[in-house]
Amino acid sequence: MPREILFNEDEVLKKVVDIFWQKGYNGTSMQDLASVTGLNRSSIYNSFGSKINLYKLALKIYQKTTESNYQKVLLESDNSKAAIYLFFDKALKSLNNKNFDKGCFIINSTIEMSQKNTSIKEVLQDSQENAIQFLTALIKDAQESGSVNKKDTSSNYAYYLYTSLQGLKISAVLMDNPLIFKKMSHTILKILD
Amino acid sequence: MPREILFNEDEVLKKVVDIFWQKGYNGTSMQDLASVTGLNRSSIYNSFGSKINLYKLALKIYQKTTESNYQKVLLESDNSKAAIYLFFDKALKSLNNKNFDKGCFIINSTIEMSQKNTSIKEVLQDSQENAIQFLTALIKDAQESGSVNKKDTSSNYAYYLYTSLQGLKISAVLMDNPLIFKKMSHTILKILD
DNA sequence: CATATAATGAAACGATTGTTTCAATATATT
DNA sequence: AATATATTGAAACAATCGTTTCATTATATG
Repeated sequence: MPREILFNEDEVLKKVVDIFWQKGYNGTSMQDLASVTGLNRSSIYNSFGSKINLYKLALKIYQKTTESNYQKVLLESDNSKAAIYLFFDKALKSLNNKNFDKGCFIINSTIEMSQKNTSIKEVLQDSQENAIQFLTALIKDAQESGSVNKKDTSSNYAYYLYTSLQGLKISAVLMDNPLIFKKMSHTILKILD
Repeated sequence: MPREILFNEDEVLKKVVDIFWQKGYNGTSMQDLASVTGLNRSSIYNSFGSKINLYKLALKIYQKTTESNYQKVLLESDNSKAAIYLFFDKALKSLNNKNFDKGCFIINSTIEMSQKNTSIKEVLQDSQENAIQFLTALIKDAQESGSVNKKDTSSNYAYYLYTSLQGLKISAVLMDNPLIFKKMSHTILKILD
């Protein structure tokens, strides 16, 4: 019957994420997408519908890997407080990573697209809520085991940590002093003790 | 001799800031700029050179008003610690402002343009350094008068406050619960006591 | 091997991009 | 009033935008 799809969709989408991440939605042309994926423009439309749809797919794929990283953090840490620290540590590491000058894809997308496309906004809000839920669960557990104080609710602490991390990610675009980020991260987390 | 320029350059630039703020650099066309300013395209080129140059001018104008707001904060508060709180308070107010769904122009510009244009990056880094210097001076003074603790340096606290504020501004794009932001702000500032 | 069907490549679509050109217009000076 | 000069509006520039079309190519099935 029909010819099978030759390209690996996941690999293509990974490249698509990279280029949208680097150049943004408006800054990325269909020609860019064709060049970077090796696909013909018509193949892209055949397989993914439109530029905006491809962007949504890329965003969802990225979000999926982000969430799988949550599980990694849980697996790699002995207890909830350690998981919180590891979560921040990993975030800092990717901040100091030299290819991070692209910023955070979710943040970039929030700024460029959330007010222009309702369904993208929903994906981004989902992403935000997932992160905060992840942190809330960790903090709640850590509070119950006594490793995080109970001066505030787990939810409030989670919002605070999430927002602080967003700030670190933004500041990192124009600053590249790893020591300062280590210090800030320490200051942010100290409030849990 | 020559005909005089009829339009008010400052007023035009204010409109230019708004449209770049709302749509970003790539999302704003010369037609958009002509429509919003009421100027002909040729007049824009005559007066401002190019799109990217107009963007730079808009960014500098915006940065100037931001810095004048620093002075306002100083004038409106009795002491340095009050100034820090007022600074955050004003930021929160503009976050809850309904027209804030554009995000922060400086942050938007950082994400879209800082890696693509060196001179824009310099303007943005200047902006960042100015904000941190402003905060450092306030904290230092507050520490000397005993209203802010000395557990950490004024510089470290300033970086921390600046980054936290960036985080608040990003989070606000997708969240609109003023109470949560008041709470987060309180949590962030508590560390100074 | 023939057939059905999907991926492919190339070309073209109209629309819009940023920018330039230039004649027409308007005004401060002589 | 005449002159000089900058602004203005309209048109055009080539380039690129996202998207569509369609004949060609390739392959899994019968």
